[in-house]
Amino acid sequence: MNLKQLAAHLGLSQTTVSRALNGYPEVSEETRKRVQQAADQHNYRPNTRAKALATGRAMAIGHVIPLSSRHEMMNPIFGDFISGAGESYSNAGYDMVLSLVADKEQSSAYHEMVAKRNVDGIVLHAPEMRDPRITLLQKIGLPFAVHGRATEITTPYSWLDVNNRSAFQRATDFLLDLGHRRICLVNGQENMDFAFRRRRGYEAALTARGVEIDPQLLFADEMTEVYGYETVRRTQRLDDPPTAYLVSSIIAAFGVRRAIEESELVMGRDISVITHDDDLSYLRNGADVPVFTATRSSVREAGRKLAQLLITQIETPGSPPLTELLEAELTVGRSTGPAPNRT
Amino acid sequence: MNLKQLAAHLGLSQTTVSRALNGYPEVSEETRKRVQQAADQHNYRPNTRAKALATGRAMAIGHVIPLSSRHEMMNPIFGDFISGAGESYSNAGYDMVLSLVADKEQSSAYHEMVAKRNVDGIVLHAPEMRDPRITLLQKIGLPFAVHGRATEITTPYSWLDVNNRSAFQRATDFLLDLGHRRICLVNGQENMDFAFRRRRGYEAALTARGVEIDPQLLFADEMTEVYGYETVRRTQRLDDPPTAYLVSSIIAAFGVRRAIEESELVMGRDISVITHDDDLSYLRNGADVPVFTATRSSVREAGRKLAQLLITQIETPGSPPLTELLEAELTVGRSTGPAPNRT
DNA sequence: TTGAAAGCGGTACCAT
DNA sequence: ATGGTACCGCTTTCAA
Repeated sequence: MNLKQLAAHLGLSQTTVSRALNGYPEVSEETRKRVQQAADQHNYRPNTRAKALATGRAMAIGHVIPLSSRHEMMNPIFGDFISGAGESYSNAGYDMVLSLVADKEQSSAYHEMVAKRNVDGIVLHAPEMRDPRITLLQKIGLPFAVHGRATEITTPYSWLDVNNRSAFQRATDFLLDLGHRRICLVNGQENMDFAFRRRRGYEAALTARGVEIDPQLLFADEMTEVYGYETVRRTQRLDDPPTAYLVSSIIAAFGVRRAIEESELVMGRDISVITHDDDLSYLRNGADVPVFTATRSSVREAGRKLAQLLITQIETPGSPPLTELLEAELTVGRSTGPAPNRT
Repeated sequence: MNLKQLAAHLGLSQTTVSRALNGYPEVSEETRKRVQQAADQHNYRPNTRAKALATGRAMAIGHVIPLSSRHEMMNPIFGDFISGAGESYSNAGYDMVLSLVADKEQSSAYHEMVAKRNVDGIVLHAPEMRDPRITLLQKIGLPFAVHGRATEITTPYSWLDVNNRSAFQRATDFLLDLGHRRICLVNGQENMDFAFRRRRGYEAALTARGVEIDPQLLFADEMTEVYGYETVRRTQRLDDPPTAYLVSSIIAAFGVRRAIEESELVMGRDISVITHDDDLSYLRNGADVPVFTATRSSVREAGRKLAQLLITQIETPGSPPLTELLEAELTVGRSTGPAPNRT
């Protein structure tokens, strides 16, 4: 059932029916009621494509996910974030279109999105410190919002981020409180913005206590198990090996932990491992790793907020960019009771 | 730049330009070349919405994800599956639109999709044994493919599934080989099709060895940590408590494992835990739980295949439904070297 | 081989 | 308050 048929059925013009359905004031209440009823009855929904073509609004928002091994965006956090965003979208009547794109095709993917005009805005994930995608989108003029920030980009844009610096500062503080002085930072690649910020937090904590920063204990790489594993093997051979590891991703933390358990090198040494990830709290009680983490629900919340932020921006043209900084929750060690049932 | 402008620029009609770009045979090679060049130069991309409206094809496929606590679809596997599907889509020129929908709104969501005509087909996740969504889509006539199967629905439809029955049969066999006779099945809700099949595999293994099936050792519920935790507490109080747990989800397995470690009840008893999940292999070396699992790459592969299957079906109307059954990989225990670097 | 024109299903301006 | 109609950008039939 389309508008024309519905209008014919009612003996009205398309114009009137359209107006009635879209809440225009110049329609008599009686007519509106009649139209609404008929529409409900026939389960009428305007054809999205036609509407989009006529209005110039696609009523859809794109998420472009880099499909490379480097970012590992498709990790557990992703599901929760997306599901939060999805909530905002469906409330506001937007569709969410997902593009999984290989790294090299990133920029062409954006151009394509803009040229094909099938989204009204874009959410950008896992920004680098000077992310070319941001500059690109600014030039293109397509509304966008970033999950994270790009330190080296100074022109304003909308973003939402967790406070990675403070999170890692607190984590480091925690280890210092335990008496550790040789703390190894197993970080992600530091062109990723979050990784850079995390290192700054780590350094700030050490500096505040007058502990020297040892470059031999600083690592930055793609976060895999092997990376974590090898880093432990290597650092434990140092003359003055670390007694604690602060790991930037739970995946790498698994490698770290396994190396510690296996290694004859660390026999008898008391080593702490602490890790952070945007969300892996459901592992908190299963993996023997103290996890410093945002809870699942707060990741959802982040998705919800970021999406809302973008929608606001799309719908109020000319509005200034919006930003929001969330504090990460800190949870250390294993809980004692059963984990709360997440509903 | 749109078609009209491009045509004007070339001094040709829209018709000719359109034909040249879409590979119609009746265009002179010379013209085609000229057009193609101009198009490239101006970075022309046809407006998706206009094209969709004109052709009746949306060039998009919908994934409807139930947003309830019950299914927990948004789990780690999801990312890999989606990313595999995304690959197929982008190769075939389709967009992927994600709908996160509350349980109660499921059926209206489907109706809406069909009425709004913004997708050419749908992928259905986490089917129940007699899933009403399948019947609904069949009635509506929108092409779809199911990730999983619905045992009680006999009319043919397209699906792709892992062989849950054989997977659990093999897992149970493994435990029987270890000498266990009291094996507790910590299953998911058995209206979910996969859970039902898993139980059948478990039962088949026991029966084959003449081990009696004890209803006291059969559990089916939403897979949370608490559920796993409580199940252990409860079963360890039995006169003849289980010596092994076969757990249908790694999340529940965490609860199981923790209960075992904490409980004074099980002190000194040697208990095996084995778990299955569509994919959590990256935990394999981190969580002390032997994991029976499909690897991440095979989950991606499943996504890729299912998407391809749906595309084929959409593009060859009248074709019979396609199906595919994948065997799960079995990996038990912890690996000895560092985990292979996943690239 | 090329072009004119009629849709696709809506919206929105201009009349009445 | 209601209707006629041009238009959004593309495909496709029909004619030349």
